[in-house]
Amino acid sequence: MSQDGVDLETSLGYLLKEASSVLRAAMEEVLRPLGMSVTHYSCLELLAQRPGLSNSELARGAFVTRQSMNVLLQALERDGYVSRPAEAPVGKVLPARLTPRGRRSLEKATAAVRSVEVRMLAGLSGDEQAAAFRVLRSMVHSLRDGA
Amino acid sequence: MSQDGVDLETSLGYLLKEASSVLRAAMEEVLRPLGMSVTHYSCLELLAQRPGLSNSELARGAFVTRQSMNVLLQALERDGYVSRPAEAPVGKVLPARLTPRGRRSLEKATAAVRSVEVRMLAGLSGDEQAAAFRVLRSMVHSLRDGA
DNA sequence: TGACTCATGTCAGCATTCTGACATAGATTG
DNA sequence: CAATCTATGTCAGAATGCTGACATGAGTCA
Repeated sequence: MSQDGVDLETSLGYLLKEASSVLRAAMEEVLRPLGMSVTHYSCLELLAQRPGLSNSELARGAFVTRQSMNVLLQALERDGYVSRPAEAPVGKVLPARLTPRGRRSLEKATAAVRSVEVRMLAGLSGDEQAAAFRVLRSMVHSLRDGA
Repeated sequence: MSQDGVDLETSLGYLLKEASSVLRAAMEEVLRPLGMSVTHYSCLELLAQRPGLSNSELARGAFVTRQSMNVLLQALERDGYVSRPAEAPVGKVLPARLTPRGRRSLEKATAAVRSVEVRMLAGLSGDEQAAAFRVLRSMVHSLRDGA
């Protein structure tokens, strides 16, 4: 079972993918009744915490391309969850903001997502969470600028 | 910045998504020159470690639907990386196996992916990795059967 | 045995995301 | 000042994955 090669069962990368997959599924499950996808929710949450973010910044924050985020933003704008000025105040960057409707929609979603996080962290001590936090941050850092 | 709600900067769920995203990008980068996607590689690696896996089992192991894996498997079979019997030995389950060509193709990919894992784990002690492993496994477990 | 449930392989259609490309605005650099 | 580089918003086409659906084989149970 564990020959020379990397064994999937003990690979941190594989487990990382599994955890991310299970988390995504759990979030989709609680967001679906609200008619919201994970990327959809991420966009609203980002705008709530940092109003005025541009399309490209939102894309980076939600880990999708700016083209994908643009499609989503146009839909959110059309449905009245988000507003953007008709012309860019400076350069080409269009700062986006939540409308009251967007804020209301986000409230329910946040409660749903929070319940998932609580369930996910059940049975874990603060020390364990902090340790995992450090390790994940180290991984991200090493993979990003390490060539 | 950190009001009542969950702050993305300190959310373990968000960091998990980020780490997974960065890992996936790093893997895609080293696999692209080999003409291989991450799911493609996952399928081959699973078959190397557990020959005879069925389409549905491979799908679960690679975290995609069995429909998606079926499309991939048919392409791999057509191109001679994988072989499946024409008829099911028992039931409808078709056990898949790597061909010599598939094994050769996997060797290069494994080396590339291993280099990514090494880079990802650089600067982390064995204790830290073990701690992260435990936490991730706990998360997966809590999210899976917790309703 | 017969009805029921569950898992599998597979086809078709749809949704989401990505890659490629273009024009443009700001920053940088010689 | 002019050229170059970088980042942005956006459009179009392609790839990838998903949901829905169907028939079929195996196990369960009364």
